[in-house]
Amino acid sequence: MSQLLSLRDRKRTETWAALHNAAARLTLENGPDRVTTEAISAQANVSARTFFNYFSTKEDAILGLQDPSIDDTWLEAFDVDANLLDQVSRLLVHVVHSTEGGADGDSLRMEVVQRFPQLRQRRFGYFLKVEQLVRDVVTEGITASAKWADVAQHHRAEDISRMIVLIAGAPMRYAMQESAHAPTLDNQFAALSTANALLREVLPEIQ
Amino acid sequence: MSQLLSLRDRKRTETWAALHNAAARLTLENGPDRVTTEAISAQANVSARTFFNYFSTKEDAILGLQDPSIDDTWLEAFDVDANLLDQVSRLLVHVVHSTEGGADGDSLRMEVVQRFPQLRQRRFGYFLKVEQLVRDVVTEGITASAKWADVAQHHRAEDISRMIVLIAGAPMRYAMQESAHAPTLDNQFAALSTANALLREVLPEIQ
DNA sequence: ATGCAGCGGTGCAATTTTGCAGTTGTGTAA
DNA sequence: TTACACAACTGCAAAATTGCACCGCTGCAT
Repeated sequence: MSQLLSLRDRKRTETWAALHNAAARLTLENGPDRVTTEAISAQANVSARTFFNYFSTKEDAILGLQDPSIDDTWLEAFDVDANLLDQVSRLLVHVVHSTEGGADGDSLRMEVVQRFPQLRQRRFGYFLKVEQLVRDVVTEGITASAKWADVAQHHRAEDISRMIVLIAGAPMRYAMQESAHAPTLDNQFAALSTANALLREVLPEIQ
Repeated sequence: MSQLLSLRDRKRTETWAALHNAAARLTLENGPDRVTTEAISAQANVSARTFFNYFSTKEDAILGLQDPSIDDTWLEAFDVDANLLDQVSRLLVHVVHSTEGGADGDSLRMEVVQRFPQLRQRRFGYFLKVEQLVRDVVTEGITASAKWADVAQHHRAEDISRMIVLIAGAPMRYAMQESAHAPTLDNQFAALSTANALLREVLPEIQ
């Protein structure tokens, strides 16, 4: 009942959260430039070296960004041959959610992003990684799909999936730009929802 | 100023204390036989295996017994050629203090020993280890000493030091027996002091 | 009596944490 | 400009923690 995670995994999660919390809290108090990785590590009660076992940059720690990944469940459910726009949309949302947004209720990320715009760039960099990840999935699917064989004769699978992810990802980019001005969770969802609707309306009109 | 111990050493001390506290607390609540090493580990938030990295038996954990050891400082100050009785006495007290008694103020050992006499045996076993340790030091000193060369011609150095440690350790054994009935720290010190005086009075009379 | 489950305890390999030395880039004082 | 401190970050080896399989013993139900 309470044994979903091994002790090892539980502690790893705790340490991650401790570092992210310390980083965000200290940043809110002093600003990102006046916080050292050493101070963050001390707050989280781990060594300075361990800090970099969890985050590759200080900003990642402040924002609580993990390397994006896709659950096997989602990978298996993914099917290039049907509803690609929907599927890629959901996949993007899922990845962002499970890695960046995962345990967001208790995160100070929103406030940090709001108050220190310099960090926003990092968030978009993170989104690039998400897109890359999803692109790889789509590329692989297309390469193996009979349905896409025709198109794949005139364009490389990489380029096809790049375009698809760009289109499917448009609502998220739209939402991220939007929410930069009022970055609460609700705002993000609202913006995303709006952007999705907008995309569906626009698409038929431009072809 | 606050950096006497490395992070590693600080954490090791904390884990040791967490395990000992958990063991003593659970024992006081349920009795030593109704406490499992697993429960203790869970309380201390470490794995069951780690428990045995710190204590070789459950009883050691309950009593907070470390493997006795001698600081280098004391080793260097030790000199077989002068005041052996005094020196061995102090050495014994020091070892017991720095390992068993070390951080005793916050320990529940006394109460545990008081309420569960079954554990007392373990304490004496621990004292045997202390004696062994001190014996080794004395043996080494005697072997290298010119002053002891004469006696060492008729007896093995091991036997000589055994006898010396037995004599010098008498007051501590005396005190441990005494304090079994009213085992508070003050009592232990008082009993030890009395026993020391007694020894000094008896010695001249019997030779 | 005969299994059989529970607990103490050990060996070992995989994972994590730590300390330390070093590289790079950046600001700042002489 | 040069020099120097300081902070981000990496590589690596030693130490600590964990998970797991396993042994031996003991009590207890069948």
